[in-house]
Amino acid sequence: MKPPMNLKELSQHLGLSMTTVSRALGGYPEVSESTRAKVVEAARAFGYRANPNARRLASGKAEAIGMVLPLPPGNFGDPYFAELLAGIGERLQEADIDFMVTAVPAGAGEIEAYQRVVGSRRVDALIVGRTRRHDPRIEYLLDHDFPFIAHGRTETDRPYAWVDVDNEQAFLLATQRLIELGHRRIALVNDPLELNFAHLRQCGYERALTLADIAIDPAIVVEGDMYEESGHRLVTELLSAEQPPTAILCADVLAAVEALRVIKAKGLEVGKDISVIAYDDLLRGKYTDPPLTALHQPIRPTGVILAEKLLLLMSGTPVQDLQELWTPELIVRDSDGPCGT
Amino acid sequence: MKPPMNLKELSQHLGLSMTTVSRALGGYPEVSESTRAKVVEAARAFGYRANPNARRLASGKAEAIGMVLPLPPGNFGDPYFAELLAGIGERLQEADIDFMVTAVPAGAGEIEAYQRVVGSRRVDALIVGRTRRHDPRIEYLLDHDFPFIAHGRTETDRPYAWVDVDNEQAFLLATQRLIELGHRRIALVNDPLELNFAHLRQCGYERALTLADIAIDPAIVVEGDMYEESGHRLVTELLSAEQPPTAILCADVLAAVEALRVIKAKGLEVGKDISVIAYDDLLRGKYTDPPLTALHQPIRPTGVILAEKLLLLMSGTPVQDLQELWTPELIVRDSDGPCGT
DNA sequence: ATTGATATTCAAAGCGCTTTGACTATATCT
DNA sequence: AGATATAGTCAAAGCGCTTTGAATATCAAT
Repeated sequence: MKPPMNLKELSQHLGLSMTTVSRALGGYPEVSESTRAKVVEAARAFGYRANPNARRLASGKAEAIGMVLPLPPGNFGDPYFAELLAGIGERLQEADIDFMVTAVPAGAGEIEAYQRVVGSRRVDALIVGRTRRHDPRIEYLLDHDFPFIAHGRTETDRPYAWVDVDNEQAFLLATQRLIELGHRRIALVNDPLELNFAHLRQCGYERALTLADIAIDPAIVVEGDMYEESGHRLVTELLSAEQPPTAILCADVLAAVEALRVIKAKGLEVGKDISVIAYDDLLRGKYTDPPLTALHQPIRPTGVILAEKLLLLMSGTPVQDLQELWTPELIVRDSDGPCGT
Repeated sequence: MKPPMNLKELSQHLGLSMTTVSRALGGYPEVSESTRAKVVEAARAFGYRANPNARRLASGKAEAIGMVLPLPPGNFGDPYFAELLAGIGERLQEADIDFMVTAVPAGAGEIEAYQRVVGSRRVDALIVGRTRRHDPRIEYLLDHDFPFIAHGRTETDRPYAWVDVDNEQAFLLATQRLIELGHRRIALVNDPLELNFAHLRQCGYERALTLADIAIDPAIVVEGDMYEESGHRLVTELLSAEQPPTAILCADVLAAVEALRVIKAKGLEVGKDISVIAYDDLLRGKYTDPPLTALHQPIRPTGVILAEKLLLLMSGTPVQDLQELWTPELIVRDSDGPCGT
């Protein structure tokens, strides 16, 4: 493989200095339009592309952003990160910014990975996914003044860029819907509470109950781990209690699917005997039996927005202008209905 | 943010030349052990890390490998790439090699993305996932002598590095199992045949039938698109034919799940009236109702191996020594049984 | 014509590292 | 002892680009 043409050769071909050629290609204003046209045309003809590493060294920019993917043990299954990557990648591609992915086992090593990425100056900014209520990753980045945007909020006083879904509002609405349908014993199968969205969903749930003067029964508010097994177990327990709930709110589809199965296995009818509403990032609920009534917010477009805002951040937009709250949509299908009891 | 310490400063602190310090850190043999110890210790103490872009420019290596992710329209859903990324990232991390991900809409733009990545010298090598029978991406890389490893094989005469599962053998065995259970009308719900693994699965299926002297009926060999909808439609059609199959082999779990649903909706019993066996990369079959008998090969470890072999490739191992065929495991659960007819 | 501003272009100085080729000790051999 | 090898170290030359500061050309205003 012969080395590709470099700037020097290109400028010699053109009879111009490297400075001028570099500037012409970079879109600087101090180059005459006629010169620029010639340069651009020649670059195209020769297939010239600036060596990214030379450019990075000279300009001091990495021209790349990164994301640290925590790897849960067992099967990845959860397509959240895949979807987010897809959206982010799509947008970055257009901006010709590289996207560096670092995979680390979830837990202890995670912060270490952030230190390495930040310390080695391999990327200009980071995207932090699935924020936790108290999030050491975000604290670390804030402490070190490293540019980033978060998908989801976290509890901190310091301002930072984020894009989030209004989980509290979503679960408030879903709970109120169930209350209007006559339900009084509404269970919540939540995700790990350290995840900020899970916490907020619980807040919304509790607020709806309180507003309707329904006592919160801690016995029917349970916390799963986002795997099938825990969903199955928790729903089984809920339904075999002496006073089982008439409706179940699930923070993820995996738990919801298990709920459907457990309910059906008991010979009960979903949407009639027991209602189920789930939070569903990926529209998977469409294919369950019965189709799930669900709160929905597509992730891929969120990835695009995250990347978009991160690019703005890198070009100087203050973080205060890079905070966006979305409201998820409630998609009514067949898994909920009036309370029978 | 103050710029991190550089090589010059570090060597001045040590009273050594940059050459020596660089070599000591790089593990070169022409540095005395005592000097190396001092250098390593000082580097640790000052938290020195070589600027990767300077290193890359000087050495001419990108210290990174890449992967182009094709983005299917609609939901990503399919966690194949997520799992693969996880495995690859895990291994690269240890080798301190960056992992660059490029997301492109599937189809036309894909080759273009390869051209850009290859042409811009941003990575030293690539990983090509989900190979097609005739794969222009691989042809392109071979044509341009660009190092890569493929997950899955393709039809070409030229040698290249790959890691694959023996799909033909897998479906041969699964089909033979069904034949032994007495089935004679065995349907195959395959994935798009342009995907090499789908083609090979069909070969295995057909070989088993031929060996057992069972005629191949093209009417019950169908090709889906890896989405729920097509699986649902195809299985419905198969089962409403005048002479429906007594067993169905599914090339993916999505189709298998739909098969289960359609069979149950018809009032038939899975594993009794109709048997189902699926290929299941992610063990999702464990949670279906009934649990699926499936061919299984975990993807994440495959990612680790791919990365491992790619590292070997980059350090000079010839591609002929970087080809590995695995045999998937048949996990017997409850979705298959003796033929009732 | 002379001056001052403006528009273009360029040479040269890095960016922080790796690597080549030369140099100086020290050890080994005749 | 003198010749020869062997370690260990260093200065300096890039890698291919961006960017600073200076130079030149052009043009309107005196």
